[in-house]
Amino acid sequence: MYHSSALPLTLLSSFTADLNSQALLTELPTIPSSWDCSEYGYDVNDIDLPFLAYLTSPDYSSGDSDVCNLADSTGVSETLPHFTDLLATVTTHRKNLDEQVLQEKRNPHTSVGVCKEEKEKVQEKKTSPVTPRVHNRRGTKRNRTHQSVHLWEFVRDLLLSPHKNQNAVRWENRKEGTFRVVKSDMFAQLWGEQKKNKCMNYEKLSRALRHYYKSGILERVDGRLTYKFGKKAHGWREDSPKQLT
DNA sequence: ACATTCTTTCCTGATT
DNA sequence: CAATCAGGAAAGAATG
Repeated sequence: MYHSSALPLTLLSSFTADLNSQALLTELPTIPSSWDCSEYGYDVNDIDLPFLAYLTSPDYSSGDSDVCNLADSTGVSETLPHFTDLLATVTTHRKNLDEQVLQEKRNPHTSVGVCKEEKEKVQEKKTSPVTPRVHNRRGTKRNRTHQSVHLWEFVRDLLLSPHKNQNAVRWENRKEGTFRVVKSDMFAQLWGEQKKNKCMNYEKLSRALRHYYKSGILERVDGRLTYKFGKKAHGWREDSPKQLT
């Protein structure tokens, strides 16, 4: 298992400034096949993939300060100005692997014939105590690990996952990051389900969204029921992995 | 235990 | 008139 303090940077050093998430993701599907040798199935002989393997392993959590700090200290952040976007991209992709590929690789029979809800419950029980997360250093915003999904991330994932969306929200202008709430009641209901809060409604939800204006995660736009992702929001752009899945 | 951040709840008033 | 927007205020939840 790779800890951040021992992260090899061979792959990072081969990154180029024009590497985008799409290109990165074309490499990712090759990773799970080598996840058989160590605790998380990571093949230590595959020297070109340790960094990605770490990012896609259960140890990595979005916004991991150690990874970011390492990227800063080694100059990778300068080489890749969109480094944090790449992290977000890989993290989202990793979630899919966690849910599907990884589970099936370890226990090929457990996911057969189990309904989705049951599967998620079993998954939660199995993974949470067994897969320790890297604990971040205290002090900075960046260090927060997201065990619970933030509202804006939930909205972003809805937009990127039509099968979950139920037509509650849709892109208004994908390139600009503007989106429109189509069914406000459904939108609030979905968020309420996420937070296990039956009392959620669009009025409360929209208040929470308006709080994001100040932090730059969302920006105000004209028009009712219309919002726009701000500079602090990431992972919603065209090369997001959700578009590929 | 405490500080910080994020979210919820409630509210008043304005706008569509 | 109903739905929505804009924020203030305060409390609760999550997290380090």
